[in-house]
Amino acid sequence: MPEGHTLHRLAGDLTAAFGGRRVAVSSPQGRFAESAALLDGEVLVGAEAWGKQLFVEFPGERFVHVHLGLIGKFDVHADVDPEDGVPAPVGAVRLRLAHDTAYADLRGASACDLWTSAQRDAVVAAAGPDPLRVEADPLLAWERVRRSRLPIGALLMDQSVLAGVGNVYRAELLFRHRMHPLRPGHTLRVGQWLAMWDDLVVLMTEGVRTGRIDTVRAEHTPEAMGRPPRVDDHGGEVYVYRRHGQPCLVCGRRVSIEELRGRNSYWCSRCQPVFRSRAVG
DNA sequence: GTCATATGTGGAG
DNA sequence: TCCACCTATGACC
Repeated sequence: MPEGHTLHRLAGDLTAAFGGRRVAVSSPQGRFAESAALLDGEVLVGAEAWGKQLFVEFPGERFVHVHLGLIGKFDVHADVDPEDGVPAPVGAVRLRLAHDTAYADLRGASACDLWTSAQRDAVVAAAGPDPLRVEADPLLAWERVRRSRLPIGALLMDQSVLAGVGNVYRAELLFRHRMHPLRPGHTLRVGQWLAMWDDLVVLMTEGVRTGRIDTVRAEHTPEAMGRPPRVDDHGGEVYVYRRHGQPCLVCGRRVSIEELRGRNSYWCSRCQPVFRSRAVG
């Protein structure tokens, strides 16, 4: 689940369900129990995301900092019938927020801590611009990209360069811009970067709306191509992510896979040719 | 039952 | 660069 769109969607859902209301805060699994006791019964101010970081604010400039990591989930149920009441927690629920008609359960997160505003500010300051935040400046990220010899596929995943992109958006963005994952950052032109950024804003905003990652253009949807829809745990329609060995939706060549700094990278070697500088070519 | 896997990150060596 | 960690799920014995 967790790339930036997931966290922004979550922030909205949490604010809608709990913002301005007194909430019961608990840690059925126990690892957040001490902090939960300090917040229990207080008013939840609201929730906000920055990249993949989530902050749930409580009075007194206190923030529950959540990072879902690879496997974390934060399920929000805002439709509880007050007659039935909130159900007993199932599994390892690290954090539960609840009132009469809603509850939210956090499981498997890599981080769940009670932070001061100073701690929150430090993390935000270290993060790159987030395409899902209106104030984000793509040129801030560009200053890092244009000076780097690292591959663009690595820079896109570096949360200090830009915040919120994960393995799916990386693969899909590079495909949509016909760019090889190993192309060095300093060989990009600013126009290419800004086009990629604008595309990210559109794709990720759509991801917040739908809760899934869809990146294929109208002409490549299952309906348009007469192919079966993707059946997958995250459900979105994509060009290359986890499609290695299958035919590229555009050219038919088998999609490639290779590890790039510990994460699988997927691309089409025909649609995303290896970059050659003009001096060499 | 065991094992591999997953949209991520941080620490040790 | 490898490894640990957080948890659930599906594949396979």
